[in-house]
Amino acid sequence: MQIGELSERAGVSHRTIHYYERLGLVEPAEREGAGYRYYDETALKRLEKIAALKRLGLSLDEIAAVIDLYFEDASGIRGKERVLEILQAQLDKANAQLDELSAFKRDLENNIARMHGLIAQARQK
Amino acid sequence: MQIGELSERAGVSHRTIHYYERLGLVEPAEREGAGYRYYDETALKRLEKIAALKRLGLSLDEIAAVIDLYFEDASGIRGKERVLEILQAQLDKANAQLDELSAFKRDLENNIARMHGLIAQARQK
DNA sequence: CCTAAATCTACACCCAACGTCAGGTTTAGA
DNA sequence: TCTAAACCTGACGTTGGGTGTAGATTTAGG
Repeated sequence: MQIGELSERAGVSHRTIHYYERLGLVEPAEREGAGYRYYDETALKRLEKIAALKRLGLSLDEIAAVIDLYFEDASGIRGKERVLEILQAQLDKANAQLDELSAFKRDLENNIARMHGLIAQARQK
Repeated sequence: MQIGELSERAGVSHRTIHYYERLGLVEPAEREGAGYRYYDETALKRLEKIAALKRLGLSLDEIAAVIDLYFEDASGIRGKERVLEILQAQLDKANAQLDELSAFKRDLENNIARMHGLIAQARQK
């Protein structure tokens, strides 16, 4: 698949893919002859993973540091202790985020209930 | 309290406070005479709320749209339906984020377990 | 009363994460 | 074979969220 199809399927522009390539986030499976990039399905999966990690608030640099975990053969990963540290740090962050998000959600629900009350009251008069 | 103390207590630079002021996020309680800004405790609370909302991934513009909910008297809020819409949208977003975050956490925990296994195995040999 | 520390405004600059534009090359298909 | 559509690179522009700096003013404390 060429960059056009990949970008469409992944929902990002081809310039974004170029940019990600410079950061080491995705690579074409092949660049024969004159330089057209050809991708396989794993490229799509990488882009989807990148999007997911971005939604969690990771920067592209942070993503670059961990994305291979999701695609390398685990037995081949060098520096397993280091990898473990990174994962643990991310887990801690995720837990903190979960707590904060739950509290925020409760807050929102309270505010929504309050608003409903105020609106009903306003309508009645 | 002057901007120096506020910035120290809130953990942001005074330049950031100026910047937030331009965006309508915080205001000094008073600017007498020659223009020094004087703040009260609610300014600090606003800055803390802003930081919390940022951690949830809201942009400063989005924060500007909702922060008054936390400090205005609810009965005085204009456009309650609009406010309700915003809150509901944020709640939906929060729920989606919670789902994604939980899945990410499960992923992480699996990877961590796998890493522990691989490390134990490597040590044994 | 005087001076050092704090603050003021305004403009410039920074980084991340892209988008736009220009000019040139390549490829697929009629 | 030839042309339109897709692709390439490189340079520059943009937006969000700030930071740095300069030069002037103000204020608090000895």
